[in-house]
Amino acid sequence: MRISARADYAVRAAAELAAADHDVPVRAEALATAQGIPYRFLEGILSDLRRDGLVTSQRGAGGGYRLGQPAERVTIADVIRAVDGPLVFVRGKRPSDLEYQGPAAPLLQVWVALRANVRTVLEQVTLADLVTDGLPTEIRDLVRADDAWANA
Amino acid sequence: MRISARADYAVRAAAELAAADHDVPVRAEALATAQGIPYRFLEGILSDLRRDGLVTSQRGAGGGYRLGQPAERVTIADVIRAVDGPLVFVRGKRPSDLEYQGPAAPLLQVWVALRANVRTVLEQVTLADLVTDGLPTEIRDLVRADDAWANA
DNA sequence: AGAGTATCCTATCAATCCGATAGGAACCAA
DNA sequence: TTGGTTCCTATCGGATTGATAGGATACTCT
Repeated sequence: MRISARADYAVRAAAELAAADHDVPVRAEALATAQGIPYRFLEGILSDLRRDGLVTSQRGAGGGYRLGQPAERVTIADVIRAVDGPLVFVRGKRPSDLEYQGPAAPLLQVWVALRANVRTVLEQVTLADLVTDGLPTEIRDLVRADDAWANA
Repeated sequence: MRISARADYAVRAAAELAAADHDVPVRAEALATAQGIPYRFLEGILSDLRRDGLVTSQRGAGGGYRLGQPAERVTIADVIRAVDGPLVFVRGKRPSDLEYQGPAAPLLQVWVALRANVRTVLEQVTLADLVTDGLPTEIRDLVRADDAWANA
């Protein structure tokens, strides 16, 4: 269960765009230096985000990138799906495409439940939540529970 | 967020062992054919499980593998960690080792919340739950919620 | 028109991981 | 001693990952 560098970079770049003034485009290099992301690598990521309409771009002098939708309506799941495809997949397949035999049969439901729980986090947090540091209370509760777990 | 083939195979083999009579060892090849797993590949996986004490092995004629602990006490998270390491990591690092700048700062909490929610699923389901098809009600609720989502 | 700027496209690259395979050594039971 | 089975090490092709490079395309401003 790993979050790829692409996904991590994409969310951070999107957060940077959400925090910027929407009237002026931000250059890819400005995003790269602000978040410590390799410039050329980020270009490919922004291309993915543009394909899904999450950002818009403008070429030429004074050009750059802007958020394509209101920050309140873009979730982290949207960003990750744009660069990495489906949120959760098992052995390269979607859970619904799997078949299990014998005592492993109920495992399919476990993967489905896992995906559901992943979605409750990633589809609930928006870019606006990030830039205003206003995460939903459900998320904050999960973080607190985890801290308690780590110190036990 | 992908579940590797190693993890999937490991859980299925462990489930097969949990379903078997604990008195007689099961050969790796029997596990492989029962679950459709490449035999040689499975051997390496079983070696990982043995290192963590999840299975015990016996060489020679009449040998094979047995569960190293009661099926009620082995969670899916235990199995996955044995073959893949930490459950959730971002860009190859644990969330606690990450540092985010500017508007991306709250992202760290999102990853922590995500990990917490992953744990609630994978640390709750045991091998015994799988073989008896007796998943916890919390898991069943998540599956139902996901079905509703898929049909919407 | 032209100069400058920035995205955009394609190609490449090394490293790593992944899934899978092979040979043979170690070990065990009968 | 014989046959069965785990166990160790090494290798392999292919895909993915993270990153880099060159140059084509498009836009703005002078």
